[in-house]
Amino acid sequence: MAERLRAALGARGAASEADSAVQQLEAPAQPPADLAVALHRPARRSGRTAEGLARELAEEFRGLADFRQISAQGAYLNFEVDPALLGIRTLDLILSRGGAYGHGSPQTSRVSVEHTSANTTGPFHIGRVRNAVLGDTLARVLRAAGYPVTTQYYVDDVGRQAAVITWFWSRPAAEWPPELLAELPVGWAHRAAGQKPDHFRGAPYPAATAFLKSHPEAAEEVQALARDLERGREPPRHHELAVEILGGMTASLERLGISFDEFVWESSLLTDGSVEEVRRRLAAAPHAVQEENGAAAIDATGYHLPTEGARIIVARADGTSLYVTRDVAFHLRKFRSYDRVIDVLGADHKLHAQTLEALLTEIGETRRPEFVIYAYISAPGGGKMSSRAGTAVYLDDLLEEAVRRAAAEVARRHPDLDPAQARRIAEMVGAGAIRYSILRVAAEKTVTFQWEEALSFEGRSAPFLQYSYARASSLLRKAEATEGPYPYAIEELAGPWERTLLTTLSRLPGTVAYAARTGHVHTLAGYAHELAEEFNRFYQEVPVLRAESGRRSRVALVAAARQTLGNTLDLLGVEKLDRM
RNA sequence: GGGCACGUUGCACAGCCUGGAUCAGUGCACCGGAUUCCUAAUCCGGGGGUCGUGGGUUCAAAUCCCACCGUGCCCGCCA
Repeated sequence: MAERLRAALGARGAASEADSAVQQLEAPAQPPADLAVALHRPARRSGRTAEGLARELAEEFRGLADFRQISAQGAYLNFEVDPALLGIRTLDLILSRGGAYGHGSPQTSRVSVEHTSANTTGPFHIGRVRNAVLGDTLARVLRAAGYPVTTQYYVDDVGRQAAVITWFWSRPAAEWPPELLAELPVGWAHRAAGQKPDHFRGAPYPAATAFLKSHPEAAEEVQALARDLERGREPPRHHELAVEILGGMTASLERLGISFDEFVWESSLLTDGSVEEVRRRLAAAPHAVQEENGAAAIDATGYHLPTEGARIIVARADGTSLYVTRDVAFHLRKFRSYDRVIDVLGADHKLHAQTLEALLTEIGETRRPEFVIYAYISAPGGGKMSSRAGTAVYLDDLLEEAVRRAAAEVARRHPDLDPAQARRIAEMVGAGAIRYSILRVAAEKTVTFQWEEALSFEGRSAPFLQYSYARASSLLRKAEATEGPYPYAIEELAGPWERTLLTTLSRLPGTVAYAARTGHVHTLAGYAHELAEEFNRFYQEVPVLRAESGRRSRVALVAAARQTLGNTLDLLGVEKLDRM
């Protein structure tokens, strides 16, 4: 089709417009047309009126295979795909590929997606969860697009923040500064038994940070600890503490369906000498300079960083390295194992990303990571989420509330459901709702957290999708057709709802490809909603089990819709439910 | 002050990459309907929008360019 159009335009002296015209074939068109091309520009090129050219081409393309009709509508050339053909292709593809429907062909380039990478200083608040949800979904989408993907969580166990945790916990309780303890909520340590380790161990962190600001001698202890970590001299309990807190953090993420292929400990970059190697290369870099106090830096005047000074410090006066220096080492390591390196970063790390790129240039590295930047989620009512200010909303609290509300709904609908199963459903509904509320918004959009928004169970929400899936499952159960094959006759699926549903089903592969290419995973959330909406419409208007004729074909359509919606839910990381 | 991002109905968002024809759409909220029938966490109908403002490019701009305004983030020998 594209070639015919290209040739036809070429023959009329409008070859230069052929590409953009062909491109329009990809975009959705105005019903009833399935494909449409605007001919204003080609017409001008070839010295005709757009209307005239449209008529001419419509005539030339008449009777082209696969199309029911090709017609001129004003300046537009409209193509109506033969619905039967589209339906057959779509159904056959879905029913034969099953769980792989929508997926791309295998790719060879290996991809690393680094996401979350939160410091082990306390529990997740939902601002940070956005990173995890985005990164995890992106990884799912890239896998579906055919790439071998490795997800990586970069754990900072050598920086000052890690040192603060160890500084506090490695001393006997009797030596905890009373001034610091006074800042902690009453009974913080007594609740320890029932608390997750990230909450318990992380509790003193904000107060400790504040305390250190006003107590230089204590701050020096922390700095000394950091120096030890830098030299590979790990204080007792340091690693266990990090592991313990990290365990609490990742346990929460697992409830959202998020796990990692690899945890990369920052200290490993020091012990294997790769940070040292980076420092040597930076010292020999074209713009290497020395600060008066001995700190090593790069003169970044030429990089136009939006900083006040034009110096990037790469090693402190005391010889310890900085986060960005270690991150250069980490990226060099990633470049060795992966062809595409993707970093999911909060908007507050944009400067860090630019700095990292400048340093890569300095050492003569030409490869670059791709950054997926997302905006932070503000606290309810606006402002930053801060543990100190008490404005943070924690993932665990949100999950608890979501599951509680979901459980109430389940109990109301199915009072006699087995309690274990009811709990399972509530968990999946609650977790799905949270995940979807994050996913449906474009990453670069700043959002202000609202409980009702995150906990919505109707309309544009995960439970709406899950409910649609459950309805389809229920239908197949009752039709005793939970397994194929699903024979059908396409002429029995010619009604308006069936047609629209089929068209929507056919759009998954394109949507996945787009999301993988651009990283805009929210488009997939939008697609899922459209698909569920279309299915519900069909469900409402078209009887399946009670169908007087064509029941088997409708069952096949339901099976295909369930499969497609299910595949989409897998990509979104929302659990599929066969009943709810 | 500088850099970057965002600004679409009462609220929350999609559409912007690749400009097109009833493309201004979705959810919530509001109003009115649908359940003897496959799960009403559903469906149907209705009201409501100068697509921040002003220029520019174009046959055509929510979509591209410039300026301005507003909001957010960043500008550490923190991460």
